[in-house]
Amino acid sequence: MTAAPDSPAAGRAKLADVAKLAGVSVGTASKALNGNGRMRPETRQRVLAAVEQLDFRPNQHAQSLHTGRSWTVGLMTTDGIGRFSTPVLLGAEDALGAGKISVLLCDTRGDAIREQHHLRNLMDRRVDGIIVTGRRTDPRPPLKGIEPIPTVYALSPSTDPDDISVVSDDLSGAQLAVEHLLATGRTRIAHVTGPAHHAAAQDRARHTVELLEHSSLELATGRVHFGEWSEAWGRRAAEAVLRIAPDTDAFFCGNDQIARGVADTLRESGLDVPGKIAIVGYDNWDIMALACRPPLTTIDTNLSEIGRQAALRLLDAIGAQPEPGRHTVPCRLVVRESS
Amino acid sequence: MTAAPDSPAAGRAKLADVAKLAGVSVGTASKALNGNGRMRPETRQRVLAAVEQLDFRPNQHAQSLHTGRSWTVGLMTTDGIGRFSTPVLLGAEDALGAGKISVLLCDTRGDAIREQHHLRNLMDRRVDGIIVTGRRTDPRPPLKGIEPIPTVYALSPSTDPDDISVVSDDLSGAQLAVEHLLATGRTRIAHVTGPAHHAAAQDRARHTVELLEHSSLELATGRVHFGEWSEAWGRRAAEAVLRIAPDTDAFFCGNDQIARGVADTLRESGLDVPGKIAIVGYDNWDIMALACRPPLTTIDTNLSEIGRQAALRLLDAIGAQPEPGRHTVPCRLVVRESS
DNA sequence: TTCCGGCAGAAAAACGTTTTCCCAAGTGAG
DNA sequence: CTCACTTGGGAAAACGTTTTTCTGCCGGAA
Repeated sequence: MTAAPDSPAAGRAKLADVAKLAGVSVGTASKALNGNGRMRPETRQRVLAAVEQLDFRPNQHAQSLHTGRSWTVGLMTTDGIGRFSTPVLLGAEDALGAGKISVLLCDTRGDAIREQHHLRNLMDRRVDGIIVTGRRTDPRPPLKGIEPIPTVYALSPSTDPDDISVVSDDLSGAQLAVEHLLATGRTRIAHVTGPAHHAAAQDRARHTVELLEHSSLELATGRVHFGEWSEAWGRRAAEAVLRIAPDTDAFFCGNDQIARGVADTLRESGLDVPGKIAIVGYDNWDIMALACRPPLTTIDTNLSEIGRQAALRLLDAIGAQPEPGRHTVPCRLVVRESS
Repeated sequence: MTAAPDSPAAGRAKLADVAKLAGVSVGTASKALNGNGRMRPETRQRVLAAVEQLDFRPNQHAQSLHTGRSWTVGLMTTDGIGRFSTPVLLGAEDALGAGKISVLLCDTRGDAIREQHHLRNLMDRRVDGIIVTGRRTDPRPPLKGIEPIPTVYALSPSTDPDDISVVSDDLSGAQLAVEHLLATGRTRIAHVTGPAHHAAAQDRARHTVELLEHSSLELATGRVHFGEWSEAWGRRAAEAVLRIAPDTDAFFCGNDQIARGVADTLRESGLDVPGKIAIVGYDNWDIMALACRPPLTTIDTNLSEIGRQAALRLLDAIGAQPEPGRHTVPCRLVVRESS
C-alpha cells in the first residue's frame, strides 16, 4: 500500500514540487513566495495556489544555511527557572514569538561550566541573539566569547555599562510604596528587608531612607532591618521593631514573604492591620500576597514587561540598532487590604 | 586594519579551511571528525590538529539540512510555566542537554490557536520530538497533525492510551501519606483537598478512602472535603472538620497550601501540631512547606524526575523504540515537624 | 610478470533554499 | 525596420556539511 502521489504521507513537499506543479522553475517559485523579483501577477498566483495545494512549508534548515539567520534566540537563565526568571522568560517568549522567532532554553543552574557549554551550543546553532536573565537584581559579569552575537541582560544587568540591560526600577518601587504610605497618613515607617549584600535590598533601603528624608522624616526604628527574604525573618523582625519603636504605624517590606511574616506577627499580637499599622510588600507574588491576612498591598515589578522589553531591545540589536545602557522598567502599586 | 588570516574575527572556520590546513579533502576531513571511513591514524591526527588550531565548529544548519535531524525538541507547556511545569521542564532540559539536544520553548497559555501556531512552527523547524506538559494531572486531548513526530505527554497524560505519557503516581502518594499517619498511631484522619472536578483531587481522595478501608478505617468526618487549592479553603475546612469530628487526630491535605491553612487554624485554635493532630501536605512546595508553622510533612511528587523520564522516553521514541502507554513515577514522603 | 584485493583518500552528489546573473521576447521610439 | 530597453522567467551558484562512489596505489599470490 503506497501513498497516493499527493498524499501528505508521500513526504513533505519541497519547493521543487511546488515549482513543477505551477509550471515554473524553482527560482521563480522562491521569488513568488518571498515577493522578490518581478513576474506576472498571474504567475505568482499559480505558485501560491500550488503552495496551498501541496501544503508546502519551507525547510528552515535550508533557509538558515543560506541566509545565516536561524530565527532563534537563546535564553540563558542562571538560576533554574525561578519565580523571577519565569515571568521574564514568558514576556520575552511572547514578544519574540510574534516575530516568528523561537526561544532556545538554557539553564545554567548557576554553574560556570554549564554556562560555557550552553554558550558553545548556542553559537553552534548560530542563534540570532541571546537574552540573559538572573535570579536577582545584582549585576553579573557579561558573557564571554560571544563577540558578534547581540545580547541583552534582563533583570540582572551586566557589569559592563556598554552592554544592553533591562532592569526593574527600584527607585520607582520605593517611591510608590513610601508615597502611598505617606498619603494615607503614616509617618512612622519601618523598613524590613533581605540580606544587606543583595543589591535589591540595599537599593530599595537607600531609596526609602532618601525619600523619607525628603519629607523630613526618618525610619521609625532609626535604621533598616536587613535579614533574609523569608517569612520567619519577617516575624522576628516585626517583634524587634515593635520592641524598639512601639509607635510604628507602617511596615514597608523588601518582599512579600517578609511582609506576610510581619502580618502574621501583628495579627497574633492583636494589632489591627491596617487600622493601626499598615503593611506594604514587594514583588506582588500573588500566591503570597493573596493568601496573606489581610491581603497585601504590594509593589508589582512588572517582570513580564521586563522580559518583553528585553526581547524588543534584542530585536533592535539584531537589526543593528542597539541601544546600549541600562534601561529601567517602572513598578506598579497594587493596593489591597493591608494599607 | 584587517584581521590576521587565522584570527577568530576572520570569520568562522569551515570544514574546507580545516581540510586545506590538514592537506586533505573536505570529505576526508569530515570522516576524520566523525570517526567514519578508514584512514591512516596519522591523517586523522592532522585533521584533528587543524580543527583545534582553527577552533572549528561544524555549522549545525548544514548538518541538519543534510541529515534531516535538528537535535532539537519542542517543549509545549499549556499553562504558562507554572509551579508544576517548571520542574518538569528543567528535568527534561537536563536529560536532553546531556544528549546534545536543545529545548525549544513554546507556551500556549492554554489557547488552542496559539497551540496550533506553535505546532506549525515546531514542524517547520523539523524538531526531532515534542514534550507536552500541562498544568494538572487531568488528561488532555493529543496534539493534532503531528503524524510523524514522536511525542511524550508529561504530567497531564494524553487521552489516547496509545500515546506515551509520564505521570505522577497518585496512588503511591496517598499510600505514603496514609501509611505514615497510621504508622505514627493516627486513626481518625480527615481529608481536605481541591475541587472535585480535578483528577488530582478525585484520585487522591479515592485512593485515601480505599487505603483506609483496607485497614478497616474510615475518614474522620465520614467524607472527603472538596474545595479549592488555597490556604483560605484549608482554614475554613479545618474549622468545619473540627466541628463535625472534634476527635480528628490527623489531616491529609490535597496540597501544601491547604495544609498550611489547616495548620494556621489549628495553631490559632490552640491545638498542638503534631502533639494532638498531625498534618500531611502534598507537592512538597518548599516555599509553602518550610514557611508553615510547624514545617510540613508532605508528599514530594518528583516533578523533575517526571521531566527526566519524559525526556528519556522521548529519546527512545526518536530512536524508534517507543513504549506507548501511561508510565508512572512514584512519590516520596518528606517528613518534617507537622507529623 | 600479471592479476586481484584492499586500503587511503579524492571527487562528486545530495540536502532545499535564496539570489545573482543571464537570455529571450516584447515594446516603443527613431 | 532597427535598436535600445524593459520585463518575465530560467539556469546556476552558493550556503557547509555528510555520504557514496571512484581512483590510484601497494602488497601478495599465481
